[in-house]
Amino acid sequence: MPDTSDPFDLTAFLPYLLNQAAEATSRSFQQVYRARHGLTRTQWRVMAHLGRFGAMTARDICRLSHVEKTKVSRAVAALQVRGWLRRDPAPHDGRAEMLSLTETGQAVFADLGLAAQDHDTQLRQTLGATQVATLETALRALITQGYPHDQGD
Amino acid sequence: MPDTSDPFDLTAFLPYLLNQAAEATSRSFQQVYRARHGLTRTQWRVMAHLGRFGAMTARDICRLSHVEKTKVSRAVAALQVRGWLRRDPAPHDGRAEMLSLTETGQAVFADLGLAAQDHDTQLRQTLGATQVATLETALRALITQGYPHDQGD
DNA sequence: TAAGATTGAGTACTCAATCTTG
DNA sequence: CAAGATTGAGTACTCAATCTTA
Repeated sequence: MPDTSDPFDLTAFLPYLLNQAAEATSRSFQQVYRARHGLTRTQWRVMAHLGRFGAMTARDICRLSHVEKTKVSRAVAALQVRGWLRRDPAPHDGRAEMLSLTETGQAVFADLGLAAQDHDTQLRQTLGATQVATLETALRALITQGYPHDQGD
Repeated sequence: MPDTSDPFDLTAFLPYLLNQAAEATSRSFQQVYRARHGLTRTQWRVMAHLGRFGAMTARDICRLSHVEKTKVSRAVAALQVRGWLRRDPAPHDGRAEMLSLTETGQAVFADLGLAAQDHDTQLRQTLGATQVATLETALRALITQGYPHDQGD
């Protein structure tokens, strides 16, 4: 009869493995947006959402990205100061503002997008198409499972 | 001919998906080690390594966990103050110290280990055995690929 | 009162510099 | 000088409280 009180093995813990893989794959690209453009991860994510989906409010970014609202607020403020992001009054709601990338911001996003695309292509080649497909399915299942509510954090 | 200058889609970026999945699966367990035992993530990881593998030096923990050395140093100091970790001189090397969990620390680790095991079991049930197996293979491949050097960070 | 958003205080992280021993 | 480990300063994050508008 097996010993059911074996010590817990962190290295087989799914959240730990996921975190290690996330860190490992993020590291090299982080250098790009940090060293080349002086962006934090949250700032890069805000730009990526606005660059991909167009103008939206801070709240929309929070819902889409699961990034906490104070992080988004400070990232937006920093990006505006640098002239990479513009705020316009939101129609029908005086509380919110429509956020969008300026032309300069769009150029930065385009540059980072190319680098990210290269990095992603490399990762997918490492795994192969079949493994990538199953990996994506599993990740999206975990993400959906993990965020049953409106607002993360 | 397809437009090759489509805006980059963050939501299909592998590092982003991995990070979202890691966050989603970590969130509920984080409540356990934070709310129930007042631990940070690094402190929990240090305890998990010592609890699973026994006494080792701070450097060993760094290599195994890919956690940066100053984070380990401060986590070790905090755990020692709480009486959950003991330092003993390392044989053959006056610079290093052998770290290990005290009896109290082992009890905390046992409690957290059970909770972590439960959480992991739930996640694996959500995905199913087949998907878990392919997921683990892919994650380990990415982790190995991403840490070709001795020391992360 | 609730929702969108921001601010302030405390915590944790990051990077370079430092200390001690090999 | 290398390596194990710690410290200090600056940055980013976290949580509660606040401000404004719906």
